[in-house]
Amino acid sequence: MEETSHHSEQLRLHGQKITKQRLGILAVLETADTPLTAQDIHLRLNLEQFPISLSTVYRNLDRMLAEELIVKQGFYNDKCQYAIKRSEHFHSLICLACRKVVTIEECPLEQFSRDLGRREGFQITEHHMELYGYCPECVRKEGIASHAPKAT
Amino acid sequence: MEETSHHSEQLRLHGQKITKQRLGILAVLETADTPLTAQDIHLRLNLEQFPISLSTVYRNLDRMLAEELIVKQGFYNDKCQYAIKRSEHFHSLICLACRKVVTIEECPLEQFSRDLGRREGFQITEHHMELYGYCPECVRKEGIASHAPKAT
DNA sequence: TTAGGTGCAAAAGTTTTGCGGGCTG
DNA sequence: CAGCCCGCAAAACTTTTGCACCTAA
Repeated sequence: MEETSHHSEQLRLHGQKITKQRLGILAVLETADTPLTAQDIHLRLNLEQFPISLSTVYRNLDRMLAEELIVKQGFYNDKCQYAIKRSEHFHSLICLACRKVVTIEECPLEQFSRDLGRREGFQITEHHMELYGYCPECVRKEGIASHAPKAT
Repeated sequence: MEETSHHSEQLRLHGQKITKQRLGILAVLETADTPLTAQDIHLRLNLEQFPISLSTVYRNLDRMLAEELIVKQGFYNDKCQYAIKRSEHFHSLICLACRKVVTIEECPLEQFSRDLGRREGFQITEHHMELYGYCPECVRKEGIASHAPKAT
């Protein structure tokens, strides 16, 4: 795989040893078109004839999170999901039917945060934002009717 | 407590029996100035000489969530938190030091969602958004230095 | 060679479920 | 008094940890 050398480089830069397991985790996350839970990763690697223990997955996710090679992105059934960190700042548009994720580079919250922070006296340092809906394919396939947006 | 009659009314409207336990959960959430985990609620009720079992807390949170008396709002150590549903649509500004929450009624995402949905062909139905930072008190007390915002 | 990584098994922590008894309406 | 609800205990899961062995550098 061509990505592997890039991942090796990243691991080296962050002072982590290059192991089959770490490359495997990164490769799975790289390939996935949705964020994955620890279990998802474990399952996929084992299906690919790539035995790895679940504790190794957890340990490495923690480590990679600390080194900011990956990010926590969204939740599925109250379990957190992980994804490759692709850019400094992005948001996600997530299909509620097939869980596909589209990355949004623009962010309408920069200006909003500054104004709000000034007004409330808060020092705002970060934000989370995800948009949910149905992707074109799922709208077509599942005949999802148009309905008014709600938010949480 | 004055809120109790309001809560009783809500429970009745949603076809739930009025029990001490349910009123207790709603009262705790009403009083709290941060969203709470199931454990938080259990602990607070028991401290108030109000014995309740943890499974009852979980069962009723699920039920109240389904009936939309409460909402899931944010995560703390990867555990989900619950809060009284106060309005159709709001967002939160959360202090990273003391976990205090300020509710934001305005939303910069309405227009953004419409435009984005049109561009991506998505039917966007909802969104999540939370802002994080340090409240005036914590900035003062803990002398938190100014630093560049980051986002996730 | 050796520090750090891995697998296994056990522990810790969270959430769900079955059941007998109790309370609300 | 009937049906729903509660507490308790056990089960099902998710995540963390200790330890002996292994491997990348």
